[in-house]
Amino acid sequence: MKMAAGKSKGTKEKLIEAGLKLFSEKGYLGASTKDIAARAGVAELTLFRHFPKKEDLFEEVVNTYTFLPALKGLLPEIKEMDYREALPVIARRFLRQLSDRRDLIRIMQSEFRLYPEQVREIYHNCIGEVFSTLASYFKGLQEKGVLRRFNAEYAARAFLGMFFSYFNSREFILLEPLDEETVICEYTSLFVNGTLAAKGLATGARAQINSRQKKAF
Amino acid sequence: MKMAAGKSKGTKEKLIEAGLKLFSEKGYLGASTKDIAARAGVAELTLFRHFPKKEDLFEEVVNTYTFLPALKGLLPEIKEMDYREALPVIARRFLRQLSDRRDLIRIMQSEFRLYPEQVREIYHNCIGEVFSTLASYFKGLQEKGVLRRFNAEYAARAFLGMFFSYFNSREFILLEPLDEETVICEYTSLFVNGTLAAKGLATGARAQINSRQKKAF
DNA sequence: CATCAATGTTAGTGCTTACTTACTGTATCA
DNA sequence: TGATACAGTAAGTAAGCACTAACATTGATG
Repeated sequence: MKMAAGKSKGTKEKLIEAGLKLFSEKGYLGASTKDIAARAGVAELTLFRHFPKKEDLFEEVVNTYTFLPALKGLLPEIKEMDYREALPVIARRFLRQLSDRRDLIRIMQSEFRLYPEQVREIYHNCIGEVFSTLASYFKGLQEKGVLRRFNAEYAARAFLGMFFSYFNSREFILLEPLDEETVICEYTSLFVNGTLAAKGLATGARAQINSRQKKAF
Repeated sequence: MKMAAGKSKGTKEKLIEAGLKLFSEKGYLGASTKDIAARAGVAELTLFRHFPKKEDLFEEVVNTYTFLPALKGLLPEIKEMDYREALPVIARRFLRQLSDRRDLIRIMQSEFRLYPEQVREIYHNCIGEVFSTLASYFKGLQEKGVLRRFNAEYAARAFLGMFFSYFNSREFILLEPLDEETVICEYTSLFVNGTLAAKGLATGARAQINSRQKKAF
């Protein structure tokens, strides 16, 4: 077994990384194979040896970086928390994941229609999983009476949508960016007030709910 | 004055419209001048007679369609309404405007970074105006005590952000689209609950909760 | 040392692109 | 009628693109 394979793997990865960067900066058509190879520090021909067609490289880029690890891993952690504390944590994690995958997201946003059905489906499933994870968190709290009744699936989309739009305006539309922590604070505050069960009488009841929540989990 | 100008104006407009369509379908690089001219039903040379460079046509496309008439005209109308009724009206109008400008928005979303500073600025101002219009509506209601205290500017962004994300997922990400009216109903309902001042006894309690909450973050 | 896989170099193919040149056709209007 | 303003046709340029062919170089492996 050749350890040259190690070297090979290195250049392949370098090509994929360079592809990610250039595709996201210039778009699929705007990124030339020559530039990609140069960015990866290899000869253009080497690119074609690994990926016979430009499209093959592109597919590999998407497949390599597309996995949005979702919020699943976060769930057990936040179930221990107070709802008011949990939402900012979720928002922060969500925004960090978006930032980490910024390049890929830009690619997907701008050229989604050009992609094969299969690629789109992968993406849809990722997004759907994020939504339903958060929705199930809401449902759990509704059953405990912490949250009032609302459509949890839609609420999850609304919540993540607010933050996605913030991310979008910051990264892609290039609006003067608002401070992230302030955004998280303000947005979640609105959302908390919009979803919390108003047990009529007040602070006492709410405090009860909160403490019950903490003890129960 | 020649009335031939009438004919000329016709072809120029046809070119701009064809440009809008093809740029948004295939992107700036993907849309060839040949195809655009063909779509407009004129010779390629005619395109270059009106727009010496492809870029000039593109700029004209953006300038022609970029005017987001915003929500301003809606303000007097909704000021007569109950807050709970007004929000869905705003949301509906906002979504309709996004849909009407779908093609332009797709262009801006996908190729924003490639544009000259001037073009971006126009866009920023449009968006900013939409935000601040809605924010000032919120502020008015806060002063009347209808709404509780929150940062109106951020709330406007959160509100429109929810709907923009819905629009985005429907038009660009091509997720199985949720029913628009249901989305409007669910999202605004969350928002109403999140922003309305609690009546009577509960008011004090909520204020307390809110201040506690702000310290916690 | 000989092998062999991976990469480099150089030159080139054929296609498409934005954009041009030169000339023709036609309706309008003074 | 003749000048003007616009559009069409046809042919072509120079550059860039994805992609290929032929051959040399490297370096680890056996």
